[in-house]
Amino acid sequence: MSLVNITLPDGSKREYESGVSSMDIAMSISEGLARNVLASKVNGEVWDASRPIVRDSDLSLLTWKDEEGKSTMWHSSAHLMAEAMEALYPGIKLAIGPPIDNGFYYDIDLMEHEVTEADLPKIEKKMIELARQKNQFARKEVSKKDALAYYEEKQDQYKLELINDLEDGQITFYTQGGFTDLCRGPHIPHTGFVKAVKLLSIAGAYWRGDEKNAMLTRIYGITFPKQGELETYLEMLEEAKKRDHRKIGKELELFTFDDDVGPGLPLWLPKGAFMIEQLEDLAKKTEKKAGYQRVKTPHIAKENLYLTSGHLPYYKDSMFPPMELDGSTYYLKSMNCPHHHKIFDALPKSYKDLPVRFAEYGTCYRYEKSGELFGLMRVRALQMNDAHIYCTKQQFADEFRAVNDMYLKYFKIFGIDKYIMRFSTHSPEKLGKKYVDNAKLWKETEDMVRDVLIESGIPYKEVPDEAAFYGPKIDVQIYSVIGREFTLATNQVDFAQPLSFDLTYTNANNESEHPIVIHRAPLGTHERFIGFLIEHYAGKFPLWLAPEQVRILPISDKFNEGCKNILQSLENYDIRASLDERGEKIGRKIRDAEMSKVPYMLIIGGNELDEGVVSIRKQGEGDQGKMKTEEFAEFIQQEVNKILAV
RNA sequence: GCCGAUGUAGCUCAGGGGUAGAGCGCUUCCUUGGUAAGGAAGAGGUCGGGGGUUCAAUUCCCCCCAUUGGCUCCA
Repeated sequence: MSLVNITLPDGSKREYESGVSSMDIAMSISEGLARNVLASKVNGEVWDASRPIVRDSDLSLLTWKDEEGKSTMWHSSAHLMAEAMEALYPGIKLAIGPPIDNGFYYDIDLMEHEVTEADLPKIEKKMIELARQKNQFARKEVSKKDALAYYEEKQDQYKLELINDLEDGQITFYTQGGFTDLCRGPHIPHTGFVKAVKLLSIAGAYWRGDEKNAMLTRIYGITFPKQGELETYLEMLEEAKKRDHRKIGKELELFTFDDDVGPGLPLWLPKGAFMIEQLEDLAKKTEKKAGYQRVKTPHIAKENLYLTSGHLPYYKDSMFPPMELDGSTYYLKSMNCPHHHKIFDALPKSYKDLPVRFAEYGTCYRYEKSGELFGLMRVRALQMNDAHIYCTKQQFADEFRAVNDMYLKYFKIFGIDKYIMRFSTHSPEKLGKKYVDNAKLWKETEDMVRDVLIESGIPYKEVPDEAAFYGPKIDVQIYSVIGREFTLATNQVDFAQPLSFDLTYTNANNESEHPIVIHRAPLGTHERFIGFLIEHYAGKFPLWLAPEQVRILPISDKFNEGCKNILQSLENYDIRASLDERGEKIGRKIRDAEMSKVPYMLIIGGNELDEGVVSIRKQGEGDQGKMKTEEFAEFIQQEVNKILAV
């Protein structure tokens, strides 16, 4: 029997007989370790712990602590659920059941069966029952012919389709208990590792993600090796729900929707509108410093504008339907850029005028499909932190870099430290269909963007075939604290529209040339950004953004008059303060202020009024001692300036 | 747009073939209280909309609208 050298992650080497399994190796190290091994990683590939190793290999043992261990467990859990489903609902057809970031799902054609959320506990129970049998996951290589025959028998057209796409010789089946599934693996040693099961939701999903295909039933679930971990996870979900911007937005009276106004059309209540204005002030100051000029444009335009821009041919479906007026066809604008181009074109430009930077918090309307609307995150009326930069090729790199710097500056102000820049490029074979047909310019601009990104050391991920129709783009993906991922901002390069609008400037040689346009919106839309901020801060907005910064709470309403003077002093410092004049006890006033997440409370009774001081209570933190009224006002002012001075 | 769920007072929700309830909020009165809910009384709903079944519908059935979990999409 030959020997194999196994190298462990710490660099140590051990010798075993060829054909040894990862599990055998784990056993040889410690029995406790072996009990926790879910799978292994052999030469970088995740394997079943039972699979024989026949040559010298690097090995790491995967447990629940490893991401790959978790996903192996969840993948196996999907099989376990499928086994339970087959037992409970005979005749169902299985499609695919992969692990995901938090758990797993399985897409199933239920045939004549009906399964609702009320049935999930029943399925969970069956899964636990099967898990307790500690059935081993057995791997078997099968020929394509046998694999097809197996699913012919079951009349499972989904699996047949999957197998038909596979090469003979790479097809494996896994069997646990009485259940066999087409699967690449790997799997956990046996079902007994699954100790806690929660099926989370049931939803429709198109076969292979294509809306032309049949709708299957998708069941999402998650499993854990310990009951306690499941409970912790469920508590976390509850916490996340509490941060949901829709819930907090209602509680804090920031925005609302109304049936008579329409879906996806948010109404901003005074406090929400105030926050919008704060953001706009920030953006206006920042953009002014960066050399932007503000412009204003109407909400509608004639058809021809969008034919020129290319929006109508490419994006008609997501524009509101047209209005016919005086023999012309008008559309609600879904982008500000065509209007801005017309402003660029209104006056002749010399190379000495460039770069030109037009900024506008323009309101746009997009017809998002009804099922895509989601709180403030996906709406049909939106106001973008929009601007368009018109520059020469030589200026492009500097301009593009300056835009990226502006993004980073905002991230600092808002404490956004988790983000990814996605650099979306075009697919050459889709030129003229999805993308403007100009291969040379695509290459040039994509190279320029890539160069700037590499040069400025910004981490990015390149995604092919995701570009805008007029040029490559950078999307900034951010994550709210509750793990919701979304695209905050886009930064796009556009060489196509300057051509289609025939935008020109006169260069130093007295020749006419087309500028490059950069579309950028670091703060995205007000709607999405405020939605994000609500979840990011859990409604506890920083002082500069909080609609109400200070609430004065008199110990009893006897002191209301005295408190009015304090209110006046704070207002003289431009502090947004209010006075709780209700005849309630102080405990009650504090509770209400805490719940409205007012950053500072001032508790005022006879003592404070006599001494000319205020007793300060900080939201979420409690008593902060006393200060002179003016001193407190200056402190608040400084706190606000500190954040915005970044 | 597709599959599923939900829609009852301003909010959170209970109820259920005989025209409706709780808590909070709101109004009024009492209380004047020192760091997270003082007490009492009162107002407030064509039970999302439209049809149908029924002696009778908020409740059962159908259609629509909206919200929502996903899928697809997001210039």
